Amino acid sequence: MNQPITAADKTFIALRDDIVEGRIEAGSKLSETELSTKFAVSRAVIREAINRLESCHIVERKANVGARVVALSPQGLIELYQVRESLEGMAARLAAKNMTDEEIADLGALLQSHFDEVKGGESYYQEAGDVDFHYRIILGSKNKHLISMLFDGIYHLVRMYRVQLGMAGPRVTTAYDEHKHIVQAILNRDAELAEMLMRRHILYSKNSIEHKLS
Amino acid sequence: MNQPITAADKTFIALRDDIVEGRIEAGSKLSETELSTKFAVSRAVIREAINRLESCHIVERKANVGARVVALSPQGLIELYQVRESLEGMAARLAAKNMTDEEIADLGALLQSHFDEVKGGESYYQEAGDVDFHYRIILGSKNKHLISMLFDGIYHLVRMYRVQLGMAGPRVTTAYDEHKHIVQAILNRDAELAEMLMRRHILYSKNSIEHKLS
DNA sequence: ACTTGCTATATTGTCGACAACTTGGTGTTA
DNA sequence: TAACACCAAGTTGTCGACAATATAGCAAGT
Repeated sequence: MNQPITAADKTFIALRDDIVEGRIEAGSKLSETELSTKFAVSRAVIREAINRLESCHIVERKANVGARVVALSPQGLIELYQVRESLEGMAARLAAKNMTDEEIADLGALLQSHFDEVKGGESYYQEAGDVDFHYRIILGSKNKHLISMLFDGIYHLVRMYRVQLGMAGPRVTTAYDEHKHIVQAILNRDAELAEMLMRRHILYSKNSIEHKLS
Repeated sequence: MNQPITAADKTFIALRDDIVEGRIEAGSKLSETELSTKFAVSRAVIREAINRLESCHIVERKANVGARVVALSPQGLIELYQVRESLEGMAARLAAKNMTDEEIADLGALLQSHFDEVKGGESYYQEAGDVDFHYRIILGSKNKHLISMLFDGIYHLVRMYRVQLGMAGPRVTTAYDEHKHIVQAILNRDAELAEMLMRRHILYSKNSIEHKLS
């Protein structure tokens, strides 16, 4: 869904953003009638939006009872990162095999632009930049399931945790070097190493976050 | 969803089975009106069922056009097994950490019952048994996302490929030994090894299937 | 006071009808 | 003949109303 077409598309995205950004608080109940007046659409549209949120694991539904926004917990965040480690590790492995030379060159250029920012004295490492880096590698895997699971499912949840637990994006200091090594491995078409480095990268990330939480 | 409650639940499962078993052929279009008469429910119910099928990646939907059953391709099967390798590898790793001693003992007992069958002269290795083995390890990971992705999403697709490309279940000869080694690694709480063995197990599986296809 | 059963209310699930959109076909024009 | 605009039929998207189900509160009995 590149462009939202139907009312259900737009409502889904609006609702998802409201939840991820915390405007609708975690754990709260989603009333269909209430939302349908708020968004000025019929309940059918709201129901479809909620169904899609459920398949993203952003809400949980019980038959004849209703839908609740998922509750955030340290355990939940850990589980999320375990899945990321697994999936993005595989993505890096496949990217090393499947990315075109041009795509790899572009990735290198992106990294260079990050370096220019980091070099500029302050350790300014945009979350957007980090996300973009991971995006490209995941896309580079050329595996539909991998891409869909991460983009449609996991990433919004990760963002929800980031926003609501108030993390200031990923670690600044060492992440750049880790990215650099990953790109190098992909450039060398060393799938094995690329996977290992990506897994470590995400593991470090997880540890850093766990540390902040405690 | 342990028990189907609503009409949408039942229709979803019925439709999914029809597709997985090939009674509705891969690549064909799903007409909402047609299905609603066939299943004797309203279009709203059909739409919800189709939406759920879409989140399982069993059908693809385009706005204002409709839904089609996914097309099967060798490439698609490979991509599926790449994801399985990644996710189930992680599941085995986590299972080695998180399964209780009792659960591991049960798993060992299951394996023993398989051995008894194999020993009985013929190399009879039920698909159901294999699936059960993998199920337990995935459940043993205690990771909600892993469990949901595999059970609700990947496994039905794998089954769809198995049924429609006419594979007689998993390989018979070596799979038992591989299972045995995996259980041993879990028993030793060797997470690293458990993951590696599971990944290899699935990789072999993939190679075997690729071989049959060519 | 505590439990049990009922009722009232509110919410979700399902339905049929209408609106909006896609698509294939037809006729017109260069 | 090819290209284009338009129309018609059928499909999907959206809506409001009704049916089925859960939940909270109250009443009655022990």
